[in-house]
Amino acid sequence: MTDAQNAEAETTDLPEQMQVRRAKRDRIIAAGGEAYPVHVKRTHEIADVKASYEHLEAGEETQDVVSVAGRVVFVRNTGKLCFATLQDGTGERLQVMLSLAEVGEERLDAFKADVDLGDHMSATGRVIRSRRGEISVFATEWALAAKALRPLPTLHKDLSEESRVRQRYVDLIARPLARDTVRNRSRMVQSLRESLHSRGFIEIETPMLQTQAGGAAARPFITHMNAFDIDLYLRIAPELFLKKAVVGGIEKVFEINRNFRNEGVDSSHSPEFSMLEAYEAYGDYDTMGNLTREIIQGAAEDVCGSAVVTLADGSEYDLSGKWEELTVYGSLSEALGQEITPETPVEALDRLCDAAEISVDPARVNHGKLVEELWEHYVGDHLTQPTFVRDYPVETSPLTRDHRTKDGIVEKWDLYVRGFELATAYSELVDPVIQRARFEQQARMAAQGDDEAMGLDEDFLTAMEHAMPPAGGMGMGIDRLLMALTGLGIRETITFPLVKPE
RNA sequence: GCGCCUCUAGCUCAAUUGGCAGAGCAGCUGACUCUUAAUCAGCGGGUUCUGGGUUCGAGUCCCAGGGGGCGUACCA
Repeated sequence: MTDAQNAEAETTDLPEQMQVRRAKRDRIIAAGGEAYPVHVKRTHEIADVKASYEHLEAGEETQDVVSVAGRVVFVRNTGKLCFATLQDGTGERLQVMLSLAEVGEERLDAFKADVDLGDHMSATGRVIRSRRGEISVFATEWALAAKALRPLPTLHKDLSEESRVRQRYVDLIARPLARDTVRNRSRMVQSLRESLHSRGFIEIETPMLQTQAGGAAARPFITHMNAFDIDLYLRIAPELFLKKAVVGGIEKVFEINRNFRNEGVDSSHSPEFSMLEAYEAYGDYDTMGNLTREIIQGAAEDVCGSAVVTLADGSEYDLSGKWEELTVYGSLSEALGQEITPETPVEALDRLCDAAEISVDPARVNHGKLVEELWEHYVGDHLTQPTFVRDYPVETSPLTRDHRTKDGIVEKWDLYVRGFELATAYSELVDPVIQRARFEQQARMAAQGDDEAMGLDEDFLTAMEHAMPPAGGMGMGIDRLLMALTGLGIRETITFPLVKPE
């Protein structure tokens, strides 16, 4: 078969509407026209035209000629006068009017024959406001900019959840909130970067492919490198490399980039997610707390115009001012009506877990794990206002410095916003001898079956042995910050989330 | 991973007890020089997710598999 015959055989299986559009494309090209020209006239953005001519009265006409371009989202054909609504990438829409008198019979007939909903087109003509009050370009000429071979979905109904993520480009065409989310995310990330740069932080990029996945407790994705014939891990956190940068004298450093964790997927977890990590030499977890609050409030101002944000369900959430602070042991003791301290034996904690019907993986039972489970059950699950939760047990925080005055706990806080963990920070552990001991403790936990225990990283320890200055470090989920600012689920905040192949 | 719900035209959804597979938008043909999801007349369009089974007869009931959603567990 020839290529043309192959193409013919393929197209006969297509839905009617796609066959019709392919035929139009072929006909346009066969007649010497262009279905996908390299260039069409565009002198003005749609939003500019609408803003500049807002003052026109209904029926008022100007002699100002503009060329606009966009996707055709509505067509109304009333015979010798046709109306098309063009939409550009911002979602702004502008009406184009094509009359027999202005464009001529040949071009008007061509418009009716060739242009479908979903096509891109350009129109040139005078700016007027129609008798019915719509700012319009009264076309003297028009050109197809790109022929759509598939129909647009019904724009007046919501797309199904599945189509939204599988074909996000259609979602972006059809749904204003989808467009806003992409723009809000960009604005938010820009705000974070500007806030950090203005405070003297510099942004670096550390390896995504690592010989050992470290810096967090999570199962990694594994891949293979052919050149060295070794397995590599997609990073679960940039922490260890950023600390090496601090050792090297990059005193205020941050990275905004992707992490990969081979774990569950739900409305607040994605296998790849974006993370901000920032480290400040001569800082501690208190300085990081102030920094974190300031950059979050700055992002809220820049994205939402206020530190009191309005969520997708219409409710308001207040991120302004100072935030609540509580300690893990203090708040848990209060909730239980019983003093819990780092000295509370595992057996007692175990009984409390049983009483609360909390089941803990037996491979991971230790004081710290049980305290955290109890804390989440009795305190964490009930937090709604922005809250810094401070001073965690040492077992679950192997990279964190011991508390300066309290035994058995470390200088770490987690920031809870709307009940989920948004950020975490440490006074960083910088003593290489203690760090080695912590890694060895993790190794013992791994040997007992804890598959999330951290591995011992000699390369990192070597760096620490060159002396890392005292430092504060912070990590924050970028997707989660957008969730906090908008009330959306994580798959709505990620433009192209991973979807199972069909 | 487990539990519940769901999958029908390009899109969004109907279909009574198991009895001819439908609507709106979109598409095609025609009419219409101020329409706003234009209107009017007419016409097309289906592997009912896939594979088995029960039945005279399956979109509907049963079994297996796949996609999606929600809840739950681990994790940020």
